[in-house]
Amino acid sequence: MSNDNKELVTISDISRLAGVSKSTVSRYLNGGSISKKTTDKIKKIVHETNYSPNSFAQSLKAKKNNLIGTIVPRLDSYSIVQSLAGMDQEFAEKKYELLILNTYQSPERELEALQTFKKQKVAGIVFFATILKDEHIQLLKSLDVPIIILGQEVEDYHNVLYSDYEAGYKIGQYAHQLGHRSITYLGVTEADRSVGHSRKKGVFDALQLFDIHPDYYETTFQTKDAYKLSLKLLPHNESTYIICATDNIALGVLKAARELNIEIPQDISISGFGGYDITDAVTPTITTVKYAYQKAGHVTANSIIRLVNKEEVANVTLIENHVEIKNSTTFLI
Amino acid sequence: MSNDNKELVTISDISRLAGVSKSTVSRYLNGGSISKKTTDKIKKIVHETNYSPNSFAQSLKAKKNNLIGTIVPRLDSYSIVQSLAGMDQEFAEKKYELLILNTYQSPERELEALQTFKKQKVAGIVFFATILKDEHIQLLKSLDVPIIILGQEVEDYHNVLYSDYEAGYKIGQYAHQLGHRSITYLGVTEADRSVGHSRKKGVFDALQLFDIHPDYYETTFQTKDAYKLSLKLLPHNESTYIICATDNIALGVLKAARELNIEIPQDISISGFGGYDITDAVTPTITTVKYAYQKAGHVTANSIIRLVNKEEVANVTLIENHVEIKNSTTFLI
DNA sequence: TATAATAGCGGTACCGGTTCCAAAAAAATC
DNA sequence: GATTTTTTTGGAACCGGTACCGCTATTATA
Repeated sequence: MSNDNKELVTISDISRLAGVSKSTVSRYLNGGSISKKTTDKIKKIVHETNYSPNSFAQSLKAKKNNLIGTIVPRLDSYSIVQSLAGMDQEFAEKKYELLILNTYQSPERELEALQTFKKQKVAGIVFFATILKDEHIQLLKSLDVPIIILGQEVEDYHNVLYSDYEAGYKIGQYAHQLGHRSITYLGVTEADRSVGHSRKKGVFDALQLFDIHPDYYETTFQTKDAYKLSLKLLPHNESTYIICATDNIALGVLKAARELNIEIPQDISISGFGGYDITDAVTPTITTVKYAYQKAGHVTANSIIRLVNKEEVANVTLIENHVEIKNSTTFLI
Repeated sequence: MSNDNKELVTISDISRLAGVSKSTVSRYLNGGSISKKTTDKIKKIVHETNYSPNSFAQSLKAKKNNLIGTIVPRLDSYSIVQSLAGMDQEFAEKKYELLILNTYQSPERELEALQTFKKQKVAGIVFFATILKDEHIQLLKSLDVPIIILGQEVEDYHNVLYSDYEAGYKIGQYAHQLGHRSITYLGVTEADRSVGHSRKKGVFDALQLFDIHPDYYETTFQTKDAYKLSLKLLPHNESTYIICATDNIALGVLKAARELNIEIPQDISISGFGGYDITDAVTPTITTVKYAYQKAGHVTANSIIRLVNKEEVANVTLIENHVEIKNSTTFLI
């Protein structure tokens, strides 16, 4: 396997080989006054030995490091992956590393992850929150690390939030503009404050102004579950517009509709939230509220870096969104 | 922000507070002969101070750590995310941390990532390879870290491979069984040995036995590109079966077909590779060769852990796959 | 040329743990 | 009660870096 020269080379090795002291080598590495002659000597040796400093020793001494811990509930989510990608870009530029811990939506694992990062002494933590309990808040308080919570508002912490209420409000208005008055809302558990609660409230509030009160049904984040529910619901459905709380739910409805020979959007209009790529890949393309996930990632990354460097950061940053009208919605004729 | 007691507590603090020596505390922490009395004393203090050891100091001393570096070309890929999830599960159990570096498919960034991991002195590296150049191999050789390369065969290294050739062969046979003789293969660049080269070769070899020689067109991994290409191709297409090199490509073909009023599978059968969730969410559901991505993750994680512990690991591990017949393919009538 | 200023370098302490070894204390044996 | 054995404890070195401080060598200034 071609790994022979296993012995790791240290700064002492370099100094011995170059015939100078450790501190001189360190100065060479980190910048400081050094004569041309010794510079050349050391440079040669460093190159030959393929030396690279031990980051643990560095971190130990510096009492800080360039690790950012990220806690995500799942990795198979478009929004999360997009946000991660956005963060990753910033971190790559600013020379931070991203440590990702997946909790599989288990609150216990989230607590573990926080503990792990505490031990790891990461410079900062980004928390993709879903459902936050008191236990979480307690643990968060005991950490002495900068934290940004993404996607869920928690008092006393720095938050990056999607404007879910506004998103719901916009799509509610849009549905009304199209002339729909008989509307169904397909949502998820209200325990999820952002997706479950705020989006729904936005929709209902917008429609209430016109005295429209949507039917409400609850499903999960899984396309499959929305599909099954729709197979039951659609045959005796009276609504002309189904507002789905996520694009994946809309996808499930679309599939059920096709199998039931219900034409979208001629018979029913549907829309989602998120702006996932898949909304463009299906027929008809799905109207959605597009969130700037990547941008959220950028903002989050920059904020956590600022916090790490003890700079000021706004307590709440809102990420905008906008309705993307596609082919799954149409005027009520 | 409720962070007051910033001062990190060290093992020396504990020892002072408990009135014992550092080494006694360390022994308490790591298991060793300690009297009941001192155990109780130390336990109390550790609890009160909420002490947790500095992992950099530990790693520095132990000359090893529990970080596994992973280099991925992108994060918005079903297969990669699934494999990551599989790895993650194993690592969580075995107390390793996953450090993910996204290279955005840039070979340069891959080299950087390897350097970074070298500095970080990770215990092991998992490399999601796409296109490996000599430069990569050179750098790989200079690293003194266990490495597993996933998805691409590289001599002298440990590989976890998808049986792409076999997958192609199977779908070739399947298409022939259905009675198709006029077949198109929609592939990607052959520079990608696995997806571009092996899958195609499997298909062509299987069909050659029956003297069938598919048409070949090349597209990218993007659904959009496959869609555009299909819009041009399909109107004067003579094939009865289009074999797509990935599920996303199949998705693009399906969309184009719908818009051109070509019925799938009545007019043309199509199939993909991968077994992505989305193949079930569209209508018709798409026949595909399902890869055990999660399992690949498990296997990879276990192998790298074994390597880290200097245990034996097979040089090449193959991950199986199977044809999942759904509604996008049918007998030639 | 004498003196001051500065550049270049080495010695050493320190970061926060682990581990070896020897000393001290407790328990067991005679 | 003295001696041996075993258990418990503390001291010190070490991991691989960084940084302060002071000494020497060089250059600039008077």
